[in-house]
Amino acid sequence: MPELPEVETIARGLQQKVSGDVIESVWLGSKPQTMKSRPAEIAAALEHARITQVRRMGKHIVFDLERNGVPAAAKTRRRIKAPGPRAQWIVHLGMTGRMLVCEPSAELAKHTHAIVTLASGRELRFVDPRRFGRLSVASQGDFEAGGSEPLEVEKDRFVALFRGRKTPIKSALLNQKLLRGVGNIYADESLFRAGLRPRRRVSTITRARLEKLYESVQEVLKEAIALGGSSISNYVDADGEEGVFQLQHRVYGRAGEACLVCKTPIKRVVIVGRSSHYCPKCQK
DNA sequence: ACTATTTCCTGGATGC
DNA sequence: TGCATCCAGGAAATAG
Repeated sequence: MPELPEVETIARGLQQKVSGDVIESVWLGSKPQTMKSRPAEIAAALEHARITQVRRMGKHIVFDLERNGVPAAAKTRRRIKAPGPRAQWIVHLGMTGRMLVCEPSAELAKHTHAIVTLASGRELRFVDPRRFGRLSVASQGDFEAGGSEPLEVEKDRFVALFRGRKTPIKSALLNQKLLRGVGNIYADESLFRAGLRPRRRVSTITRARLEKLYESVQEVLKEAIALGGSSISNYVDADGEEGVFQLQHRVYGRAGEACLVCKTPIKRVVIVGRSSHYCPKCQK
């Protein structure tokens, strides 16, 4: 399940492989729920555009596109909203989404929902069995609004985002409108390091402890990025390499196993429909 | 304005 | 062995 560190790893790999390349044609599959924008709009924005940069925002991969003097007039006449000269292709991988860069001759994976052919002769393919992933297009800047980037937000702002909320801290960490990029694994790991139980109401947490959480979130995310993310549920990066941060997990997926600090068995509870793991002794 | 719950989706694991 | 059932979870939609 790609969260911030996995998406960062994938985006860096794609930046290496396809930035500067030009999109020649686009094929989109017939599963409408995988498209957040209208398919015709996605195709119009991508075709003949140059990929100037690939980067991550929250859990999204952003392809910055530039159109080099190719008039979109014909498309405009058909009332397909003309993509601006500086559009963005936004990819959300959901649970099982993959972005593959491959030769056109490469075997077509089951559940391939989009194929983008590149001027370099390669293809960029979006594959997603569970179909929680989404493709969309936006104008430059539109996507910047939203939650704060956990690795860029300042401490005071982080504290202000959470203060006073009645919801469990785990729920707040997963709320992408507050902080974007933290998912189930890194929420659990951050809470363990901050000594906070996932069910703890945000409003009962002291400012000092929220500051500790801020440090924990950054620490966990930075360590995970350095290790290429966590490879569970078949996650691999743009080169098919597995990350190794799962070996550093202290609570996630360790229900019933001994806490690495105090040996107390790790508990598992369900919050917001997600499994949450914590040490009942180390976390309050 | 918030918060909680439901829904979408398939493959791998588990159960009988 | 084979089939049915459960479970994983991000975020949009819905309900309170």
